[in-house]
Amino acid sequence: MEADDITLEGVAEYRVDQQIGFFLRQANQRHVAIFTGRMGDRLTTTQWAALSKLKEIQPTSQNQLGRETAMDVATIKGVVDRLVARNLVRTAPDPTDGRRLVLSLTSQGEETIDRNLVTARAVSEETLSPLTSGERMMLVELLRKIC
Amino acid sequence: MEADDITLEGVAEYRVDQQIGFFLRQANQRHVAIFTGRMGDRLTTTQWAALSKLKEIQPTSQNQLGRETAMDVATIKGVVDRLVARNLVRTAPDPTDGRRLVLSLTSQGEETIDRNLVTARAVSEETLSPLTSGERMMLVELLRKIC
DNA sequence: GGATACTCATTTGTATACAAATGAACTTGT
DNA sequence: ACAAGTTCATTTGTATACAAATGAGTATCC
Repeated sequence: MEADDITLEGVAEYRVDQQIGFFLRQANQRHVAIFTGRMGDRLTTTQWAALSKLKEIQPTSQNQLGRETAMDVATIKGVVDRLVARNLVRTAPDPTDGRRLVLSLTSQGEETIDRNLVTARAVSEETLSPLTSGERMMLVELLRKIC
Repeated sequence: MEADDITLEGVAEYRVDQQIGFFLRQANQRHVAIFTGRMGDRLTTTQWAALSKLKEIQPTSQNQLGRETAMDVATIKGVVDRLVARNLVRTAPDPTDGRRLVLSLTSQGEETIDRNLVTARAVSEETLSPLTSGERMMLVELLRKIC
């Protein structure tokens, strides 16, 4: 009659659903669900990231855009291919560097961003809605540290 | 000469890489990378979640395991199929309920968990290593609130 | 006891995510 | 000038992740 429900002979029990990885995965899942539910134009979170980052730094190469949006070379290629197929992004060979594929937004891509910007902000808002203003800043700060 | 670099005529700029969704995605990516780098036996984070949750609640149905590990029915099926193929999990029809597939760990599955438990704890530790003890508790608490 | 509603597992299709390998193009050092 | 190293884009293969649809089995309720 000495052990409680947390420890057993000094060995802490392991519960997957109490590990940081589980919380990170679930929180991300909830965020993606909010995004998917609100955002129009069949845009995914990664497509949105690629589009809005491209608006910020265009023209740029495919790999560079991948780096800026934390996407693997294979991942960014798939994302860009789909955006090109939907005429939101345009590719052109780099006249200076034969390896590079220069990306830029089409006017349709620009419009898509403009049309969804308010919603994108609302998605961030809803994701953080269970938190106070102070908690939100704290969470972002802590996540930034473990990235 | 009145605007600074944060606001423009009262409209805050939008930067994807400063949104909560981007941080959640990146933090999760880093955690998965730590897990993949350390864990042996070619186990993924989701496979580990399924295995260790199964140890906790076995025997249970496939959909139930999915619910407990926050996996969609199609996702948990794929994960379980791969664990069965590797002889870490066993399936059997439920004699009581013709719809259910009852899952349990094989002895190899049990051994795999035991063998990797220390590493699993080390993965959580390393993920949180940039944070102080107080920050870790705070982060978990904030993530729990937005799940 | 039988229609209705629900649950379970499966399947299909699309979209990340990443490891690993490849060939072409560029850069560097000497 | 040229070999060695690096970067870029692509391809292949595996593994989540989820929407949507389906058929089989079970529960509910009147």
